[in-house]
Amino acid sequence: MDEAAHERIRAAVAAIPAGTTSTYGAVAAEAGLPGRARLVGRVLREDGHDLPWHRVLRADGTCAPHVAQEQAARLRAEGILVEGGRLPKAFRSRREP
DNA sequence: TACGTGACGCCGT
DNA sequence: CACGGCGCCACGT
Repeated sequence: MDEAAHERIRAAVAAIPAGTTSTYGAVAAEAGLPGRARLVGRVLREDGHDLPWHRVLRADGTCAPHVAQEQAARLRAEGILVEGGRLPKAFRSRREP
């Protein structure tokens, strides 16, 4: 099993600074698994309960379909504005201007 | 063992 | 800008 990969993915997600966001693909790359965005989604589904999974969005800035509602609420709680289930371009890049 | 599915991503139309 | 198709890999049947 890719337990090591899971560990890295969890670490990458945990490393996302509060008030910023990242993407599945970025997290995968960060974990040394480029192209394994789907794996990131799987890991978050299985072991993401203790992680800031709400800071992980799709590459286009939209929220994950299954949890969009709660994710948007949590992001707003972090000070991130979400509109129409989508993240404004200004915030798209998990980096501050 | 093979097939279908999915917290995704990129390219073409 | 919206929609559809293909690629990717781990997992359940």
